[in-house]
Amino acid sequence: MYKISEFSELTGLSKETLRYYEQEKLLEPAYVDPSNHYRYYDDGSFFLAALLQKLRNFECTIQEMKVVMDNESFKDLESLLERKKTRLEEEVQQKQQKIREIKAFIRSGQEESDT
Amino acid sequence: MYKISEFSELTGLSKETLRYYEQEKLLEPAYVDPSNHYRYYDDGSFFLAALLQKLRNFECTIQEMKVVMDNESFKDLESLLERKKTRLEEEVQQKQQKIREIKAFIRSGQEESDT
DNA sequence: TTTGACTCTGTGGTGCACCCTAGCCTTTAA
DNA sequence: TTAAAGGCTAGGGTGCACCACAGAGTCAAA
Repeated sequence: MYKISEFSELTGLSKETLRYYEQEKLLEPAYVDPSNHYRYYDDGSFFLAALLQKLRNFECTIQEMKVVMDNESFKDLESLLERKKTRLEEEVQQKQQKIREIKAFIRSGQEESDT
Repeated sequence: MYKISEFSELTGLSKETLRYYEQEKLLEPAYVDPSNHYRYYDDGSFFLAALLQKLRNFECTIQEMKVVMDNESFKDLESLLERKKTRLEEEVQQKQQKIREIKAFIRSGQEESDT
């Protein structure tokens, strides 16, 4: 069982983020001491925290992650991953389009100074 | 000379955005009637508004655009465009990496259910 | 036992680029 | 002349995912 600071270092999630995730019912401590309200995390918490970090890196929102974490079976995980992959692919397309537009815009500015 | 609603339709920038851009000294009306404070825009404003929209589309921030608009010669424009192009290219790389990670993650989940 | 490090709760703040509302004044077309 | 449509300002609100702080309680090692 890890206290919040230790678990924070273990996972890379800040203490504030851990408390926020508890409040959002995304990741609840394995045990909360009723006498002093200290939070304690275990290896199961670590697994879940690692999953959450992966999903955040995939640009999932808190709300989206909640849906996944609410069904203990993770049955919504794969469809979320598919949606995020599609979204990322769209964003890549959009950004590549913008890059092309910037290149064209730079070229047009240079031609203008040629005249 | 266009009143704000007409200019808003012409450019696609909302009236609120136009007032906000004036406040930020990004795009000031060509003329403001001192008796009633009505804003009037002209074709020069239109050119600038089109530039601003292009830059916003390229993901420039208000602050970055201010730097460009403050030097009437647009001498900072090309370097801003180059920076934004580089930034977009980096973001494309990052998103492509995330896509690869999602694919691997999905595969790993499927293999798990094979065992 | 002391002391310093840790934890708790509750509340407010952050950044960005707007959007919205109320309450009032002005223009414009009928 | 009147009434609708449109303009103005000042100020507050939005969403997201946290971060920061005060003030109080608690733990752990010397």
